Amino acid sequence: MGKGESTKTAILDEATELASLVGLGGLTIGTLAAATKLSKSGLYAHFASKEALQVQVLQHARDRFTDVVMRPTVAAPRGEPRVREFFDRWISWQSTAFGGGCIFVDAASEFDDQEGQVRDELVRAERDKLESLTLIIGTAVSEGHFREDVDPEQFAYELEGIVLAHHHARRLMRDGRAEERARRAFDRLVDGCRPIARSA
Amino acid sequence: MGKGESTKTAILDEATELASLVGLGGLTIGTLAAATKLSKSGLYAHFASKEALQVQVLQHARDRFTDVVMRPTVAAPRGEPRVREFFDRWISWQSTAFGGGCIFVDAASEFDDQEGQVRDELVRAERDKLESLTLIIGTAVSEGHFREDVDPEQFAYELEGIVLAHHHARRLMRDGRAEERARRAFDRLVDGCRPIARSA
DNA sequence: GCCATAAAAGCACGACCGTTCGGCCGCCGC
DNA sequence: GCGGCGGCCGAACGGTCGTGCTTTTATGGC
Repeated sequence: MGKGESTKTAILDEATELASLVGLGGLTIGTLAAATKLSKSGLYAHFASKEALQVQVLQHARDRFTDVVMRPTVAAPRGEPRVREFFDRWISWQSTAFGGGCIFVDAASEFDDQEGQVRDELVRAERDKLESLTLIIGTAVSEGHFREDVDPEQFAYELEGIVLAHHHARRLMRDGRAEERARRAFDRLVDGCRPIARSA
Repeated sequence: MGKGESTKTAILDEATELASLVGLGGLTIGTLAAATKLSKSGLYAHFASKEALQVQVLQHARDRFTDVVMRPTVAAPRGEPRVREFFDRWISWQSTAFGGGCIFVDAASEFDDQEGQVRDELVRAERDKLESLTLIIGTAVSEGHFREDVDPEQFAYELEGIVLAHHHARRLMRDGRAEERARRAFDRLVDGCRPIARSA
């Protein structure tokens, strides 16, 4: 890895951290340069524009998400355990991956009405995650861990809701029981999907 | 209502709309002045600082929330119907109250790490809403519509999750079935709370 | 150890930021 | 009908924004 490449990685690391505190839009070249001990122009030389920087920050975070959430998840046993693994890692990702809030959650509400490459990248990442999640849940159905009438997309929707509620309670309200509540909600969600030899 | 007061209301209306598009932090005096056809200084004269403006925008939106969600809700019959009314109005508030996203959701992730009056006001509003919601759910328990072992705070947490998932799916992903999914999730949540003469 | 090249710095730009201040205009009570 | 005053404006402040240049400094292959 050349010098330029390594500084760029360092920049993106710092940018991710900063963006989690002030938002992807609140991120400025000046403060980022100060944080990385570079001059504004020295830093800027690594990117074509601010928008390009923002997009690359998202991609950088996405790579990390793949490493610490997705990859270990698919290593877990198929079916419900894998769903559980995903949930566990997702929750802990939100708590530990950033100094501030999860940049995907933050950026989602910041850019949901602002057309552009940032929004596009955000949608791409979300669609990707949703697709993987749906697949994992579908497997839990085909393995017989979940009932046949469980709709994976609906399950994914509700799971995302729990994770968002967790983020909200934890970051804004500083609710110490946020994680415990999330786990309870998850258990309730899963329980409702188990085949209890009840109906057809 | 004096002249100054009416212009101030007009400013706050426009500011709410604008903030729902670009975020409360993305709101600038210049663009807001242009939108209201006032000069920067003429507009600024109504507020002590930008932070004060942001806080008052939140309070303004909170008043509207009280009018179109809270007040009609408490007019509904006690118990489950009232819970349902709250949910319905909350969902439709998110869809119709703003041109962009719900400013409370947007601002929550934008300011969750930025100490100050804006964050304080945000927490105050959320705590208020959560308290009312918990009360409403508690009533559904004491009315016998929900089981005795239903935890109102946990219910409120999960309900908030559904609403957040709805906002996310609708605004970022532009999922046309977002509302339908939210309703299904809500029904599942309520169903799980009904007394089915099952256990102790 | 030299030299081509990559990386970072220095400097400057136009635009816009939040904020202040002095002054103009039209509405009110007298 | 005149004086005072609230409401709004124009101009300007020091700063910071994103973005270009041109120059200096560091790096790595020979």
